[in-house]
This record gives sequence, structure tokens and C-alpha cells, in this order.
Amino acid sequence: MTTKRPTIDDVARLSGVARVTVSRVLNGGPNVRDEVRARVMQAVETLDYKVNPQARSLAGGASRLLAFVFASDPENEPNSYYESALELGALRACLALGYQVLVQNVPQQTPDREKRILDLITTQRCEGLILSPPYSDDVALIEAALAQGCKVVTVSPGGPGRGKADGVGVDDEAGGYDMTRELLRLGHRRFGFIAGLEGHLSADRRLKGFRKALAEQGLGEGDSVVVRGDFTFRSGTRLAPELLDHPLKPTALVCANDDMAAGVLSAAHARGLSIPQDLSITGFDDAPVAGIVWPPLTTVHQPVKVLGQRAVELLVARLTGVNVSNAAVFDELEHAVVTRQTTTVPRL
Amino acid sequence: MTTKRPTIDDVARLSGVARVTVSRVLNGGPNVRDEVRARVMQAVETLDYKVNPQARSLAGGASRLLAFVFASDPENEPNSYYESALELGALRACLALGYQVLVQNVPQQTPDREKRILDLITTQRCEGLILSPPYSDDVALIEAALAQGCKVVTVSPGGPGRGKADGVGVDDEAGGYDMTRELLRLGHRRFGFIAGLEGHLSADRRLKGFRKALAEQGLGEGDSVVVRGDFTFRSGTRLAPELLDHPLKPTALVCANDDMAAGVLSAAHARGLSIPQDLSITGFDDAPVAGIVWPPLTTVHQPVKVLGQRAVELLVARLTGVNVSNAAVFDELEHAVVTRQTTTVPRL
DNA sequence: AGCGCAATTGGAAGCGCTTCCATAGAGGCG
DNA sequence: CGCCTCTATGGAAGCGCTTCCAATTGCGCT
Repeated sequence: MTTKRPTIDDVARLSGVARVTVSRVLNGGPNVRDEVRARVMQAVETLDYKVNPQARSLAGGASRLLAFVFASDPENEPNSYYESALELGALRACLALGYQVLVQNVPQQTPDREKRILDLITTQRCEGLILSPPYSDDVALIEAALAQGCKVVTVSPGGPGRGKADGVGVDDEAGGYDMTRELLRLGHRRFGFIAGLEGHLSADRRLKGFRKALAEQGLGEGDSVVVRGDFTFRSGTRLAPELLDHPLKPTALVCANDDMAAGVLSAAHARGLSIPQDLSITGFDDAPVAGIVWPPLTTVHQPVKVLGQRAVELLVARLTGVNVSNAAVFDELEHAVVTRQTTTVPRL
Repeated sequence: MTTKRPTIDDVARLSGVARVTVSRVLNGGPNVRDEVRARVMQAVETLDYKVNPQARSLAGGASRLLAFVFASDPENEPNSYYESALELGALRACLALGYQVLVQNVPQQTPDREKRILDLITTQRCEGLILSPPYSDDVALIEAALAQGCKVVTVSPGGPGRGKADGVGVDDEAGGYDMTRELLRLGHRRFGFIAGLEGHLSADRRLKGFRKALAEQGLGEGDSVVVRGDFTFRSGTRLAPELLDHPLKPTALVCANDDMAAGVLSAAHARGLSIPQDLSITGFDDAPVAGIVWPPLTTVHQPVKVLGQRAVELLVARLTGVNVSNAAVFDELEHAVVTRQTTTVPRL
């Protein structure tokens, strides 16, 4: 049934060299004559030999295993595009770099969530950890992992996470700022803002950018009303009335992510508003949902898949020690306002 | 830095037994006195010992690794809910059963896609393979994996895949049938149907169920127009005009999945139709998008996460050889029509 | 009392690989 | 030409675990 796979010794025998030489060839080691190297590769080819990662890991002490942890529970957060895309990017990069990634979902409300994550990396001997929000801002967790000798990369850390470990992300504050500027340019002066979940520092920065843009325009606290959602579509539909019925009568609703914006859109439809004529709505992320709702959503694009890929690349660079500075690196990728059809000039 | 982890020998020493006894305890082996078992567990506790999966795998020849392969490329298929949910279910089950799952995305258009999948399982020494559509219908692939001694579970196989390997899924034909019956009940008599991608046998069964319901009602080929999409939102928007402008003038559009239905909905909005008054639209899957679009989509619910979970459970049962029949098992889960707001009685 | 058998336990031998250290040539140089 | 250094290769020793088999003990039965 299960035909026994060839081992390194089979390759050694066939190519007439010692096992250790085969190992050298396989790992690109130095001091092997080209002729010998070719002979070994030839044998590998004919035998269809593949190294046994478990054995390699045991002997070499390097598992080549990475862990990717995310909090969102698709049960409650319908569109888990962000996590999926991050994962896909990470998966692709791993394939290219010869690493494997263990994916784990740890809902934020898990009681012993930090222990769960730490356990995963010790139990499975992971060498690297990719943390997505909100774990990317959990300094205690980051330090605990680091203390265990596990390298860490944070995706979209909002603040304190930066500096402790390597990170990737976009400039959320600039994103919020740019989106708001666009709305101001269109003539909006009264705004509603649906913020992200408490503890998502990255989402808080979007709010900060929003406020900065208003302030620059000479607008203050009284010209906007801010409420806090939880990133879900449902929280968008729930919070929309609160904003729409507010005495301020905002003409534009800025949301900290696309799902909430979609929720707002749905609530607006439900009360018979014409979008964007009666109300401008914007999201953040440029998730697929932004193109699926009607009308398509104006939002801030962020290259999530690339984020996942860069996270792995940073991690592997750190693990293999190639040209890495001692200090933590933060890799900032480009964002872009994508104007679709939920924004226009305000009604008089 | 990286404090060395305790090994099985440390536990043996501390509890005053031989290494092999510790191994027995750890693996729930028989013939260990309760007193000894307790002593060992105690030592495990104090040392915070965790078995090294790589070493275990090497010695025992069982990697406890499963592979989950999916085809959809989120790049082109925006809402990869189906795959994500499947994966999450699988992840959860693995956590409970002490297995690990390696996720791999192999786009369908990959030239050597079968080789890629087979390589994954040999290279990583996976013991089990979870195949989602359309790979779940690739008999050659299934047999190749089986021949390698890798157990296989297919998710939603449409036909030939069943019987070759264990499988899980819903009754797609019944789903299509039930949905159509509901539309007939409302009074619809002229239909459009957007089918799934070629080769997705499971989706073809939805079409088969649709036709069966029509036939029962005495309706024939002339009362419906069928076109083929590719499961994407975009294909829904692209194909909608074709159906809406068809001389048959269908009053209801049945789609093989939710994304395409969302696309149809968007196209309908674009040409100023009122949904559902002017046109009824139905989807399939009950993906999050079904609740996000406006108005919310009537669709057929299928428990995707549970599917992923059952897939792993079947696989592990097969691997550990507990109460499994020799024949392939197919685990059929419940589906249900979910009536939301895109369906109503047809206009006269 | 003597024997067989089952229940417990441990010793030893690897699983397939890498790492450490030793060995043998091949120049380089005064 | 002898000595040293550098390159290429191999031998041996494990990594931490499981599996195979032998050894020890206790007990029921004749």
C-alpha cells in the first residue's frame, strides 16, 4: 500500500557518496564539487526523493513552522475577508520559501487566549508567529512569544505593538485622513463616524485621521458624531439610525471598515434613502463586499494579501538572519482612496 | 534565550519510571497502573512537558498531518466564504482531535495542479486529504492519493467522487428542487437559471433539482432559460442582462450560488428594477453576502462549517480505524430554504 | 506446590536527518 | 622539499520519540 519513501541513505548509496554529502547538497552547503553536486541531484531526481521534514526538524532543531493567529469569528463576523486574504498571502509566501504555516483561530473572547497562542507555538515548535489585529497590539503576548525565542511579526499594529516586533501595515491614519479630505472636497461639513472595536488601535488611527482632516478644515467636535461599532455588518445596521436621527443631520457617514459601511448602506435602503444623493457613505479596506453592495462602495484600498506575504517574508528573513537590522522593522505599504458610487456632493 | 524544552526523558526521570512507560501514559496505552499513570501525569504537569510532534512523527511513522486543498482564487472570486468556513470547521475539529491541517490553495487553472497536490502530501507526509470542489470530483486525483496510502475525504462531491472515498455534503439536488418548488408555489412559471462552473458536479445537481421541480409541475425546456456562470459576483452581473432580455421574460432568476445571485441583484438595481416586485432572485449556500446585499437574499442554507468539521472527523476515524466500515461513507447534512426578501409573487 | 497466563515494566533499536569533528588531498611558500 | 592552510568528504553521535521484545511480578487453577 504505502510504498516506503526513499531516504537520504538511498540517495547517498545511489550517488556513491556519504549521507552527509547529500545533506550538504540538499541544504546548499559549501564545499561540494560541482560534479558531485550534479550526481547527487541526479539521484534525487531518479528516486523522486523528498526530505522528511519531521526528521530534518528533529535533527536540525528548526521546524520551519510558522503560526498565523487571527481573532475574528466568522460565526459573528460574516465577511472575514481580511483574515482570509492575509492567510492566502502568507500561504503563498511560505510555499515559495519552504516554510509551513499553522493557522489558528482564537476568538477574542476566549478566556485563556494568550495561553492558547503560546501553547500552540511551544507544542508545535513554531519558530515564528504572525499576529493580526487585535493581537498585534497585545504587547504582553508579543513579549511572551519573543521570550520563548519565537520571532514575531505583527500585521497592522496600531501603536505599542510597533517597535517591539517587526510589523507590516498601511498608514491607517493617513487612510482616514485621505478619505475624509475627499468628502470635504465634495462639500460635506457634517459627519458621522462609526469607529472600530475597542482595542483595535489600527482602527482608532483611522478615526484620528478623520479628526485631523476636520480640524484642518476648521471643523471641531460639534461638526461630527462618533459612535463605536464592532466591525460587523450588523453593527452598521444597528448604529446607522442613531447617526441618521442625530440632530446634527450628518450628510456623510464614514465607517472604519467596509462591513459596517455595508450595514449602513443596508439600513439606509431600508428607510428609503437614495444613496449617494441623500447620504454619502465610505468604508475602509476595499474588501470584496465593497464591490458587491449596491451601489458599490467608496472606500480606502489596502493590499491585504501583500500584507500577509510581507509578514512571512519579514519573519523568514529574521529567522534566517539575512540582512536584518537589530531593531524592529515596520514595513508600510501603500493605501489608496477608491472612489465608487456611494459618495457625491451633499444635498443642500 | 530559547530555554530548552523538557523531553520525555526528563519526565521519566522525575517520575521514576522508564521512558517507554511515559510514552504509554501519553498515548493512553494499556497496562499502566493508575498510581504510575498519576505520577507521570504529575511530572508532566510540573515540567510543563509537551511531546515533540516532529519526534513522535519520526518514530511512530504517523505525522498527524492533514491537508486541505481548495481551488478558489480569492483574487477572482471575491467572496471565498465557502472555503474559509470549510477551513474553519476543519481547524476546530483538528484542534479537538490533536491533528494539524496544512492548508493549500491550488487554483484550478494551475497546469500541474494534481502533481502539486500529490507533492504536498508526500513532501509533508500528510496522512489525510480533504478535497473541496471541484477537486472532490477528480477521480484520478482521489485514486492517486489513495494509492499513496493517503486517506481522502471529499466535500460535496457531485457524483463519481462518491464511493471512491468518504465524503460529506448536502443533497444539492434536493436543495435546488426545494428552492424551485418555493418559487413555483409563489406562482412563478417562467425561470432563468445561472448554473455553476463546468466540472462542479455538485452545482450541476442544483440545476438537476431545478429541472425536476419544473417537470413535476408540467413545465418543460421552453419555460426556462439556462446559462452558465463561474460562481463569481461578476459573472452574475454579466449574465443577468442576457436572462432579463430573453424573449421568455422570466419572472424569477435561480442562481447556483449566492455570489452570482448578488451579481444579478446588482445588475437589476442598475437597470432600475425593484426587487422583488419586478423580479425574484434566489441564491444557494447562505453565505454572509446573502444577508449583506439589499434586499437580503432568499437562498438555500448549507452548514459549511459543519461540513469542514465532519470531513476531519471522518478522516481521523478512518486513520485511527475506529468503527469504520470498509466501504466509503457519505455523510449527508441538512439543507434548508431560507426565505428573505428577494422573492415574492410574480407580477401579472 | 507448581504451572501457565495476563498484567506491568523496562531495554534496546531505530525513525531520517543534521551537526560536530576528523581525515585526506591539493596547493602555497620560504 | 617540508610544513601549513584550505577544500572536500566521511564517520559518528545524537535529536526525542515509538515499537518490538524480553523480563518481572502476581494470581488462578489443578
